[in-house]
Amino acid sequence: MTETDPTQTKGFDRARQAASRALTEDYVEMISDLAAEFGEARITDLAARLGVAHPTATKAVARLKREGLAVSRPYRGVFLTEEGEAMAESVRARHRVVVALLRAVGVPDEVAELDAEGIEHHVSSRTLAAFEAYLTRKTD
Amino acid sequence: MTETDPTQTKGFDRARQAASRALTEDYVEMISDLAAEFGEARITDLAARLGVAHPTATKAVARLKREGLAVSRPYRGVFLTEEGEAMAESVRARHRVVVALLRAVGVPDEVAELDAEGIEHHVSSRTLAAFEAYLTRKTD
DNA sequence: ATAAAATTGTAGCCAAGGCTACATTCCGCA
DNA sequence: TGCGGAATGTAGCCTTGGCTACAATTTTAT
Repeated sequence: MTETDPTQTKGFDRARQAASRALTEDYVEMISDLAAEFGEARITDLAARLGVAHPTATKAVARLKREGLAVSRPYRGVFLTEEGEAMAESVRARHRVVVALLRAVGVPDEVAELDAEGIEHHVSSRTLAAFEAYLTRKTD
Repeated sequence: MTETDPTQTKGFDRARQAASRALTEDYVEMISDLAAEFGEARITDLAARLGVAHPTATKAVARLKREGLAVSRPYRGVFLTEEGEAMAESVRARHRVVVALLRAVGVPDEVAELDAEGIEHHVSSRTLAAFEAYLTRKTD
């Protein structure tokens, strides 16, 4: 029998949706990083950094363009829109907080950096706020 | 240009692999929970709890059987193998630690429970150990 | 200036996870 | 006992993210 308990399923649904958003966030963040480093994000560099073949990166960028997060012209670099830049900024900020929190509770630096990459996409705004508050307290 | 920096890509690869493992872990954990509650895990219950249609659960269970984590006979419940039970136990233990840590740093209970569902799959053994150590210190 | 190399685009395939629709089996109850 | 509803299985489709192979463009270097 077992009634469909919405409270129970909620968490799993969230986790699945987050998996999709994670890809977008990774690309947006990486495009922003590359733009900062080289002035523009090239498909090849994106693919290399994300560890995928270049057509995979091309497809992903097409999606970002569709969603209004990036723009690009054939055979040229990729650039973020204002909206994309904003997302990149918040993603980067969240990443920093997650890494800082992991370190604060005793996770070794290299491990913190690696695990944060996966964890950050599942940190809700409320949890993020709690992390920031904790770090502030600790710093005082 | 940009050389393929393995250190950079590592984190992303890990994140992607984790996404795949997460599904397995969710199913294994849920089968274990249902077994504890009802003595066996029914496909319908699994599907309902995980928020998917029943054929999706059927497919997933087929995969678990292929991987030696579960066994079942047609039109009967699903049961974990020893290996599956062991995975369920470690997954559950990790879940508890993650929730406890989130609470310990000030994340509200309901939020901690929800976010843990997504976060736990990205917590490496070293980070888990750090969490446990932190919780132990806090408790003293 | 132009050929070679690098980069990007495109086509088409695969696997995974999800779904609906329909077939089959099981089980409780009249 | 046997029938109807619930549970499970199966078929087939969709989407997504990944890949290889090959075509087109741009860059670089002679």
